[in-house]
Amino acid sequence: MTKNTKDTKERILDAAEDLFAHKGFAGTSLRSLTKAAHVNLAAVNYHFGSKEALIEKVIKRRLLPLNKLRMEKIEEEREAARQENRPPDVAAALRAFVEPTISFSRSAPGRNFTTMVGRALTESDETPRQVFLENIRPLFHLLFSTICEARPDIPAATIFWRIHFFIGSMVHTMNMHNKKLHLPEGIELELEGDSLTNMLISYATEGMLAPE
Amino acid sequence: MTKNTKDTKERILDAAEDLFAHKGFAGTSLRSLTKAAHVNLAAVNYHFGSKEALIEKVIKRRLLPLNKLRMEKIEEEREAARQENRPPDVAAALRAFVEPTISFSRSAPGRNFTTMVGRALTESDETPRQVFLENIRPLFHLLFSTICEARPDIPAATIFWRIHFFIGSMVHTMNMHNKKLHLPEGIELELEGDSLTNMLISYATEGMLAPE
DNA sequence: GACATTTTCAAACGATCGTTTTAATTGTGT
DNA sequence: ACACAATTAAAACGATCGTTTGAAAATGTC
Repeated sequence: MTKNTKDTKERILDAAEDLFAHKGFAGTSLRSLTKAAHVNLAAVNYHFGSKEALIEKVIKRRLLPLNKLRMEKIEEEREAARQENRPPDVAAALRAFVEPTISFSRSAPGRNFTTMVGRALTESDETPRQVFLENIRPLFHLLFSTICEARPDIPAATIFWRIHFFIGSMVHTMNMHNKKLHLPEGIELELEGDSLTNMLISYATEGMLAPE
Repeated sequence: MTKNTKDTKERILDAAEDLFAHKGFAGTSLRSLTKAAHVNLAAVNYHFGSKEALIEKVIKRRLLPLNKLRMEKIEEEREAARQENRPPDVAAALRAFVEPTISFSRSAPGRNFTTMVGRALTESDETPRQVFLENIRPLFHLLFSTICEARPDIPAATIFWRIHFFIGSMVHTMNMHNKKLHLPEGIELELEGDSLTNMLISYATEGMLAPE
């Protein structure tokens, strides 16, 4: 693979990430995409085979390392709990799930990725969501069984749904940052640092531990 | 307006509600829509002016009475609290917000509407979300100020975000019912009656009251 | 029953979509 | 420098989209 080719593929991936995030998957035409990437229209089909294959590549490029990191962090908490002979901590597990996502969404390469995931989970096209769900399944199962261990008194079905309540809060919150909202007086949309993350974690932790 | 015209418009609205819910707004072509409604292709533009105007009509037809009902229920709780000289109850307010939606989603006319709202909030097209948000603003503000009254010790900004966490859980949960998911062993997607509603409310109530 | 209005219908318009084709260009190994 | 492969480029393909048109059919009105 020559250097020039690599540049073209990366330019396509970068432009795709940006446009998919801000215009949606179906809402981004290959013509606008290749124009933004300064490559020829046919380059997408040449290098990736199809738009669908490009979507999969764009999602996986960021999602796989991110999920790997999140699973490692959850495993760290499990290991710490094991060594201290205590059940895993729910807040720590949730933090391991959400914090790498947030901090990644503030880094340069991941700035648009978080927004794109929100779209992948909610757009009408099945392809992006399918790619996302298939690659998040091991992570979801790890979080699920960790919280089940942390709270054996709560039925697994309840924990299952509460994790989805939590994921819904995450996705909705991440999506909100790209929409103009009518805010009540005195409410700031932009929050500095980790305050929004902490708000979400404390909210979800309490909810997760609620009596059934 | 003649009887036959009314039938045509209603057939279009019903088919639109069904298709918008299951295929998305952008994912539903006027050709498939008019075919499902057994009307001519040009009927949509004749009776509604454009696809965009149809989207607005479809959303408002269900959303306006539903939001009216939800506001009335919240006001009932506020009035009961006023008469008993106590602050409004958070769980009751959340229940007033979510329960009419759930029970409406189980009724015949609203079966697809809930799914459609989930799409409206998340699709890339701005129009459906804009219509939804504009018409839910008074309800959101009523819920917001009710919970602020219930818990004056919690900062308004925190309550604002927690309500959005709650709405995210709602939307995500409603969306999940239309997707095939990989469920852990022993977990049932279909829940009878109000158990899922109650799960969401107890989860959100605890989260809403979490120490800051 | 004749006229006017409303509604339905088939057909076509212009635009855009993802993809394919074919030729020109660039890079590589000998 | 040459042959060959990889890449880029321009053009077109077939399909589908929302919308418009103009005539036919249905309906309402006097």
